[in-house]
Amino acid sequence: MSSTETPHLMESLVSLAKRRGFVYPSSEIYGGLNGFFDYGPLGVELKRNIRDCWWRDMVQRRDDIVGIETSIIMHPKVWEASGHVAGFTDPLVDCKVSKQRYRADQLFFAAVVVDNNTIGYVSALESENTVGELQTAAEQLKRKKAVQGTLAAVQPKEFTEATAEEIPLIPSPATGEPGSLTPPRAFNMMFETNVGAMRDASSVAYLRPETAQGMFVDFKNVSDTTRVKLPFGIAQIGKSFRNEITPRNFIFRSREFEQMEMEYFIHEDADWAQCHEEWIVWCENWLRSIGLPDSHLSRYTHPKEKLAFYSRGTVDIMFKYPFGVQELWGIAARGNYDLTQHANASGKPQELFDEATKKKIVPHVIEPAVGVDRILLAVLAAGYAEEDVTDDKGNVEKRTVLRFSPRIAPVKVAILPLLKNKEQLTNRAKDLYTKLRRNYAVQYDDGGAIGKRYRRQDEAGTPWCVTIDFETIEKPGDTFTLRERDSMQQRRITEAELFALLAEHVY
RNA sequence: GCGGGCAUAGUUUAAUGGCAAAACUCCUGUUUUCCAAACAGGUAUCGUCGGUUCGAUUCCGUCUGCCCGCUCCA
Repeated sequence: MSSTETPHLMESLVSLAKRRGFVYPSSEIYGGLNGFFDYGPLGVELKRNIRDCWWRDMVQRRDDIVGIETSIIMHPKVWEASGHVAGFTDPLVDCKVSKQRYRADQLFFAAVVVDNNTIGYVSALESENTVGELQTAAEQLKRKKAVQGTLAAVQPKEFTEATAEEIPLIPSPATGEPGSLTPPRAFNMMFETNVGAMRDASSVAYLRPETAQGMFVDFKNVSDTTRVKLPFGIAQIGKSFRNEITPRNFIFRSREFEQMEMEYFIHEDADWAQCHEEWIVWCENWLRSIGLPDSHLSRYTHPKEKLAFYSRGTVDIMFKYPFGVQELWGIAARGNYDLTQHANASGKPQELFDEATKKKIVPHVIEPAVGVDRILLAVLAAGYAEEDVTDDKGNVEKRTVLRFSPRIAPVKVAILPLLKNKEQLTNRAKDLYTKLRRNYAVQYDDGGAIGKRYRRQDEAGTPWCVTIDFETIEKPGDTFTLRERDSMQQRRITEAELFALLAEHVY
């Protein structure tokens, strides 16, 4: 699924992100903290714009979706009911010799018993014929040790059931020799904390590993207090936390990240497959609207046999990152698993009254879930370009540019007086700057040569530069030079036309 | 968590067991009529802690972080 290509692009991105103030490593003066990042002045604007675009399109511009914001720390029983306490825990076993790692629940062992004497142990990985493999291995061990007697049928056990005395005697599947396997260790990906003054088992709480449970837990509150009718959605943007074993690929997989999730509730008799498809298309269109090109987008349909137990179908919208094609947006049809789980665990029915059939129903749900940080990395990667630019004298120079959509660009327009020591120019420029910044994120820059300032804005991804020049103050019409980022073309524009241009492209 | 590589200015990279260099960026000033102009000036306890040494950025170890491969990613 993943392919390595242009490895230097990732390094250029990380370096540009640092240099221009998009993303810094967290706590860098103390050596950094693996899996955590800070957003700098440009990065925070970009991230906020991505979030705001999503919220406007998903919530404010639709009749059928409402927003909520739930707490990061929820009742621990939420995560028991959702399956995260059990499901997020994978007991793992390492072989210290072969460096292989196994899931303890997929590794089986058995005592080799001859005439009621245990002569050793055998092990095998879970397969279609685990018992047969163990039996064969047991017979080989009996021959190898030249033991006479009757071999008993093997009794396979999961490695999770191995006692401390047995573990050193069980052979590693990789080497066939005992003594190299570690005891199973649990890796639960949820961060734990304690609520209240007492630090004991009863005070344990978790930082949420997803925002979705907030929508399920508040489902009755929302449906009881607002006028929503099926089908309707509840959306939320917020931080989630996963104690990933291996954070990797910059901000792609981090331990603290921000999710934008929406739970779309539909009637249990509704055509979930069609609704699922409609949401996939909606998500793809939304990604295009913030400037991600079709060439980098694709779909991955999870094969039926690999679906999580609660899922009826999951499609991931994939993005071609510099380090390979990876999941960007997951759209899952979850049935009514979550509401049913919470109804059972809390004892509070999670039902709606259906006027048509006069029956109570538990809605099913379609869930588009996406990470803000992954989108941000995608727009950085897709927008990044190094171009050769030839000047008047025929010299070729490199131009670094971030082609952000005006919708999400951190700075929409830069206001540049052609020269900083001519008051007529700077006064008009400051006047325009003051007017524009009431509505838009704009920057005023009078430092250095004009070409340098253009390039500086290119690296920040600013779509337009407006230069106040001598034509502005000497000729009638009060026009400025509008310089366009991608084409580097220039044309004259009036103040009114500039506002119209922004209104059209920044929405 | 395992194995391999790496760590020098904001960035990219040099050199060196004895005062740490360059380019670009950034900041200040002069100048400048449209695509990284010029001039002057400024910006580093060489990732951390420890060891060897008269002396360590350099050699050795520890930790942390980054990259690659495993593993993991309900």
